[in-house]
Amino acid sequence: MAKADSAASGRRTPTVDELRAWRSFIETSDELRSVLGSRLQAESGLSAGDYAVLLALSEAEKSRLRSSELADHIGWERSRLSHHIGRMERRGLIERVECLTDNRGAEITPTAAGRDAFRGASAPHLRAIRELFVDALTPAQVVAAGEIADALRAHLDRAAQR
Amino acid sequence: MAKADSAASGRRTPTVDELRAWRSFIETSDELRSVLGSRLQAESGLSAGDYAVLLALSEAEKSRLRSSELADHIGWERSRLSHHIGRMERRGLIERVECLTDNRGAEITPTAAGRDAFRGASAPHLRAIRELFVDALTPAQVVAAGEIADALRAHLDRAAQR
DNA sequence: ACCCGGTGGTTGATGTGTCAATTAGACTCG
DNA sequence: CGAGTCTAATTGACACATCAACCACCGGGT
Repeated sequence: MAKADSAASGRRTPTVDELRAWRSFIETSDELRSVLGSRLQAESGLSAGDYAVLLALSEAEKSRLRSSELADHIGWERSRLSHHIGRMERRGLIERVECLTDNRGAEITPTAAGRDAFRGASAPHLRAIRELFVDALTPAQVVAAGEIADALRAHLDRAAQR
Repeated sequence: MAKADSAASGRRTPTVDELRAWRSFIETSDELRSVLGSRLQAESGLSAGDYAVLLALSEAEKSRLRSSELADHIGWERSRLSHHIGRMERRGLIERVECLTDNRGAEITPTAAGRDAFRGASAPHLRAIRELFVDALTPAQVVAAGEIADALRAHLDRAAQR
């Protein structure tokens, strides 16, 4: 009954091929992140987290954001951001400024050094993305990768709601 | 010259669309890993790392491996494995055994509790992979995802060699 | 005015990953 | 054998993520 079994819709565990695709997908994306991260670090002294923070700030009005808005922008938990901001502040990349309209609040803004580091990191980072992602794939594959990711995300959000 | 520019082969930074695909790809794969990881943790008390270690051991001859063979199997650095093994040992999931043929060496083997935890974790984990990855995609997309990952990996390895 | 629930943000504990340095046994060659 | 070298594995220091308290302030109701 093996044949009927593998064709049945109620099957619960992935096939060998599906599993291979899964492993390849998840392991490679991980490796890619890590290679890109260490390149960024080597070239600019910024971690991927630092870059994300500085990118969000650079896109903000007046280069400053409330801590929780920043957290929303980059999709981090408050606590994670708070710890990270602390480390970045110690390194002189950003500053915490008290918020005038809410005494609880903090506004985050990059220092001159932070802005410089981000400007220096940006172009090489984008080039690395091109080299390691875009250039590795056919144009159709790049599109497909985006669609696959979108489908996964949509499914994930649907699953999370339930 | 904007048109000629964007068509030139020497272009160094990704287009907006390419960048969107990249961000979607990398962020989604990350989120997927994290959701799957917390499910595993919730259902079995094992982290993704624990699972990888126990899986490799379960596939080994006699359920035991030299520390560095284990590291190779799962693609970790020695040091990372050593730290992780220490934590797993403290939790009673595995044991370190001295190696007879090489006094420097350690062999790693799961405890009864470790084997139980792995057995209990395995089926739900595979089901979760099916639910969150396989079921989110068309069969063609699953294949494409595997091919994209393979292409990225191949390109990455080639880049690393240089 | 006062209490109280909600919110913005921080903190500490713990688990995890990386790098560089270290320890200790194995191996080789004169 | 003995010095130099290679290798297996561990260690310590640090960056990072997550979780569960926690503190201080806001704002609304009475």
